[in-house]
Amino acid sequence: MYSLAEENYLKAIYHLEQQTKGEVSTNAIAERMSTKPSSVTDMIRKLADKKLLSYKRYKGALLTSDGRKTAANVIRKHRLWEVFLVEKLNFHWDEVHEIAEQLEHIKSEELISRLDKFLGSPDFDPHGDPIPDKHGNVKRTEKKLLSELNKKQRGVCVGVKESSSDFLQYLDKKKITIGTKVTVLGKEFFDGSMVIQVGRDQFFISKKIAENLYVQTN
Amino acid sequence: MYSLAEENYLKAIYHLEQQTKGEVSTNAIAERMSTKPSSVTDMIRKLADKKLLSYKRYKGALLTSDGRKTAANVIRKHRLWEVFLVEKLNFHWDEVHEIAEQLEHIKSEELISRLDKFLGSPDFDPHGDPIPDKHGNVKRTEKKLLSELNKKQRGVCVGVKESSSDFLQYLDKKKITIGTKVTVLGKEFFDGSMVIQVGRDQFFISKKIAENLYVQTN
DNA sequence: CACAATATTTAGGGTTGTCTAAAAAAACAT
DNA sequence: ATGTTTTTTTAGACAACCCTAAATATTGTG
Repeated sequence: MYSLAEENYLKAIYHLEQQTKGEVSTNAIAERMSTKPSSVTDMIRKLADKKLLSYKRYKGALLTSDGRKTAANVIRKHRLWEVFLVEKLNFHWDEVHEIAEQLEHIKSEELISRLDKFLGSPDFDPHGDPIPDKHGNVKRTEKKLLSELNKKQRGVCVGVKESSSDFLQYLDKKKITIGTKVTVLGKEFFDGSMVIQVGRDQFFISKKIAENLYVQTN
Repeated sequence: MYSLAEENYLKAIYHLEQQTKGEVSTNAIAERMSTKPSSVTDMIRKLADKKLLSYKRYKGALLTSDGRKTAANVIRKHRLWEVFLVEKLNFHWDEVHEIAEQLEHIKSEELISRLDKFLGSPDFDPHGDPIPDKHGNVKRTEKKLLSELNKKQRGVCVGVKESSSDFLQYLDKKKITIGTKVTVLGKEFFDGSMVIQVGRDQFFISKKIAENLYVQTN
């Protein structure tokens, strides 16, 4: 059982590893966590003692498979709670992060297993990011912007890029939500506008809309 | 915003005040919290500084109305989460306490307001205890054991006293859950057994059953 | 390669919340 | 009412986690 601080460090390092592909620097961690490098040194040393990451002085940190699994589990919890907040409690996609930051630290395997089932075992959170499975494995299929699709391609809406109130209300009106299937019927190269099919409806969308909607294309 | 430890102390003192009707002793708090009296002295001093309780050396603690309200709010959150765990995630009534102890500290007014609505603004938790409203007021109508009711009396099931797996399964089978209306059709004084009506069904229950089911009789 | 700039670690300290052991106050009993 | 028992507080210390300032290692540049 790891402390709140430990879990947050693991999560931060996990995310940083995906960007930097290699050791994560003390400074990078400090910046991401809004803390000081000296605090980071203390903590990564502690996490190294616990075999959650490997660390050599001045060389940065690299998660062990234990550490990676633990981090992925915290992220799994975070994203499942985000789905809960949006789908069940009708929060907007951009209001849930802070609350999920707290909920992700609740300790109970059983709780998460039941929550997952209750939510229908979703694969993506409301921002379109994949939810790791209980073993810490992530479906690493890239999410794309709807604007990257071409005529006749099909995608499942997995999240939004921007999440202004206006945009979310627009999506509501058009009945586009997570899991909605979208087909591109036409694409105008001049202005990037599209005609898409959503359920039985067909309608026109501007480039701006298409550039702010993430889809998954298997 | 209060710390986890502070909230737990307030909660414990709130509960103890209801039993002792008056100042709560250092030792009583220590025992309830499985901690040492010296730690309690430290903390109640701190809470007194924050005007959450009044404290005079060697005289014990008494919550201020601020402190009482804060405590009631933590208890509100605890009980709402318990309802969620039982009603939505299908936990048994006796499995939820520990998880709710964690969830009760999540900070977000909006979350609780939405959770409350999602659950249908319940008045009681799965153990039959009343859920304080958002102002910290508690419906102080006593819950009774079903066995205390007499012929023709009616009650709403609000919780269980014992919560063994066998008993919960029995209740399941008889379709008795929180909110179920129960009418006493007959009561045998010799052995305390009863005939009750639940929905359209009428059936016999033993004294043992009747003594483990809490009801609310407005 | 040497020196400046940058990154990282070390040293020493602060806060929160806990503990043990000892001192002080209150309650109890004869 | 006086001595004993119990309760409560004080004193001093510790662990987790964070900080600042100073020292040290690494990197980049001419």
